[in-house]
Order: sequence, then structure tokens, then C-alpha cells
Amino acid sequence: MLSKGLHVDRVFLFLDGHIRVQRTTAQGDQIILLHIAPGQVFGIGAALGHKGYPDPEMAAEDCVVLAWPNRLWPEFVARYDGFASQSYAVVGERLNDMHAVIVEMATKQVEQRLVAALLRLIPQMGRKVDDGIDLEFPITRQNISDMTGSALLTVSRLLSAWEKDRIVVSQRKKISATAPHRLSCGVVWPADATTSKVDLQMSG
Amino acid sequence: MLSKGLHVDRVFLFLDGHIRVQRTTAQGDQIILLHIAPGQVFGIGAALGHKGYPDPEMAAEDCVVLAWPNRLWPEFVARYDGFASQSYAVVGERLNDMHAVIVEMATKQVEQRLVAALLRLIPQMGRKVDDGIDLEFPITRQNISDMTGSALLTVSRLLSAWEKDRIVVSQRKKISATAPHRLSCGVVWPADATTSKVDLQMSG
DNA sequence: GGGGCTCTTTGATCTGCCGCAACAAACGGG
DNA sequence: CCCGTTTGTTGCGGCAGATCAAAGAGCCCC
Repeated sequence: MLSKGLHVDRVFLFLDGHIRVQRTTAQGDQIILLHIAPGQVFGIGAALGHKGYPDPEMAAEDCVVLAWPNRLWPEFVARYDGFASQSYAVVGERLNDMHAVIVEMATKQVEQRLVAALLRLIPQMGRKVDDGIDLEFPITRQNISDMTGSALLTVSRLLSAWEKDRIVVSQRKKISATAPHRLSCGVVWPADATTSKVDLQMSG
Repeated sequence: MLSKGLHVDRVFLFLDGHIRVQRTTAQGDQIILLHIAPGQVFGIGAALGHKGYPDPEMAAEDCVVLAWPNRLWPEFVARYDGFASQSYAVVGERLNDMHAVIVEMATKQVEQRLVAALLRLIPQMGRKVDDGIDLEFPITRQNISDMTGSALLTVSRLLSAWEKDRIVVSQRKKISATAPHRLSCGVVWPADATTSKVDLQMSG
């Protein structure tokens, strides 16, 4: 499924498929940081110029992408107006998503994080079918636990419970939300009800 | 200490002081997302064009900053070459930091997250003194728990334990690392030993 | 088809750490 | 100086959820 070792010295425009970006710690824990939707650019990190960080390994199969070397990035930015703003909008959005993830991880319990993860996946890679919404991307409970910073077994238990309550249906590597609204309504917190604050103080 | 309500419709270049960027959930939990060092730009998110997200509240005191309206951003980028690349480098670095935080929150236990948080603060706002390193920024145990997604009481307990082991010294709102190396060596994981991977797959 | 693989489920146990409660200490203001 | 407020400390009980163990189910490939 994966062909590793593709060096990231270029920027990609992602046309079709689904991409998972993950990290592996020295202990072997895998964390899924984000999913990339068709139409987005990725590999921006390197293009933005942060060097000295671990080179991401790449794994690819059957994906339709446009690729160009990093060094052309500034030229593209200079030449095409919409290109830069659109790309940076993606980055801004991603920053915001990661803020949300951090807040979740810090304050919500596992079940709520799981709900949040599914609700984030649904608009990105869900397909509407007659009895709910299918996630088109094969996803294991292990994957989900890697997204939420929880344990595989806990994810399995929660999904089983939800399936008993007719909220989701799942087979092997496959999840469908039959009652997505009940996912969110079972939980008490408003989706976007976070505020941000910047707290400044002089040193010395 | 804080004067709230300053609307973020501009980008700032931060000259002196220390800034904390935090979020408050609907439940009142506060999470400190990052600290901004002098010389960095902030408020970039809005400039990057993500709209529809909660407007950050601002709180300021005694800080030295340069500010200009968001709409001038593209012009600045076009006019000054180094400006854009430097600013985006900051963004890239921040993306990477947040990746690291997410991985930590997902895989490490509280004590290790605490160590990581301190080790991240030390180079940013530590001042070398004869018997170790002082954090120049007043910081409470509540603040630290907000950074690590843990409980105030747990932080207090851990710091007490470390103080018994002569690793840190702390008074009220003040922390000094007397043996910073022992902070990291007590823990088993190599600092930057994460690798990244991108996992692609076709839909359907 | 069958062997081996990956993925999933369920029960039982164990533990990190959260939260309560109560107190101590440091600060700040009048 | 006294008193209210904020911050830090410590002990203890409880619980969410990680972990162990073991078996069942779906998939691929020879």
C-alpha cells in the first residue's frame, strides 16, 4: 500500500485521492496530524523555509498530484497572484485546525475527541448515501486512535457502543455515520465556541 | 494585567517582551498554544486569509510592537523580498512546533510533557545566571498546566518532586532550572527523534 | 480451500492523574 | 498592620482509560 522513501524536495498540488500526514516517534507511536483534501497544496512546510527539521518520509500510491521543485515556489508566488493567497489560506486554515486539535487533546476526554475527529473527517471525505454518510477512505480503529491520541481498544469499545445506539455502522476498515447529528448532540460543547486571547507582558 | 478587547485586524512585529497566545473553550478551560519571542511577527493567521474563525481577543500591556493593517500585507510581501520569506519561515516553524506539541500530547505522559514544555521555554525566555537558568517571564503552575493539558495540582506535585531532587528551584510565579540537563536526561526519549510520513491513497 | 495475515471485539485488571478538601504562604491595598 | 486575594502544597479517593489476554472475523495470496 505504501511506497516509502520519496524525498520531499518539491511542493505538490493534490488533485484526487486522500492523504494522511503522520509522524512516528522514536518509541514507534504513530500520530496522524492531518488529512489533506483534493485541491490543496502540500509539502508547503519545506517551501516555507524551515530547515533542519526531520525530512518527512513519503508514501504514495495511486494518487493524482502535480509536483514542482521547491525552488520554483517564490517564482510562482511572484507570477500568479491568486496562487500565493490561496496557498497561504490553506496554511492559515491548517494552523487553525491544529489549534483546535491541541485544545481538544488538552481539555476533552477520549469520547469527545473521537466525535470531533469523525466530525472533521465527514465533510472532508464523506459521501452522502441514502442511509447516512460513508467515509470513502479506508480507516482502521488503529488509525482513529492515532488521530485522537487514544488506545485502539478504547476506540473499538466506543464504536461498538455507538453502533448499538444506531449512530454509526462499521465494518472492517469502513465507517458510516447513520445519524451524524446525534454524534454532536450527544456531546455538550458547541463546535466553534472557543475564543483566543493574546497575553502580553514586558520582561524584566 | 490584561487589557482585553483589542481587535485583531492588523499584523504585529513583536519587538520586546513576552507574549502568550491562548484559547478559552466554552467550558472555561484555557489552553496556551504558544509563546512568541521578540523579533517574530504575529497575527499572521488573519493576514493569511482564513476568515470565519473566531476573532482572537487581544490582551496587551507594556509591550513594544509595530503594527500595520492586514490589507498592507500583500503589498509588503511584494515590495520587500526578505520580508515574505522571513515571515513565512516563522509560520513554518510554528507549524512544526505545533506538530511536536500534538505528538507530545498524544503519546507522552504528563511528566514528560512538562519536561518538554520547560525545555521549550528555556531557550526562548531563559536567562543564564550563575546557578542555572531563570525563566524571566512570570509563570504560574496554572499557566504550565494550561500549556501541557494537565491539572494544576499535578504540576505542583511534579515541581515539588523536582525541587527535592535539586533539578529546579521555584518561588511564586518564578521558576529556575538549576540542572536543566537533568530535566531531559531523566526521560528516555531523544529530543528530535520523530519522523514524518505522508500516506496517500486513492478514493473509491 | 486453507493457511497466514490483519483487523476487530470483549472481559478483566491496573494505574496515572484528576479533583476534592483544607491549609499554608506570599502578595497588595487601604 | 490587618485583611482579602492569589498562588502554592499535600493527602486521599475515584475513575477514565491504558494495558493484558484471548478469541473471533474478514481478507489476500498461493
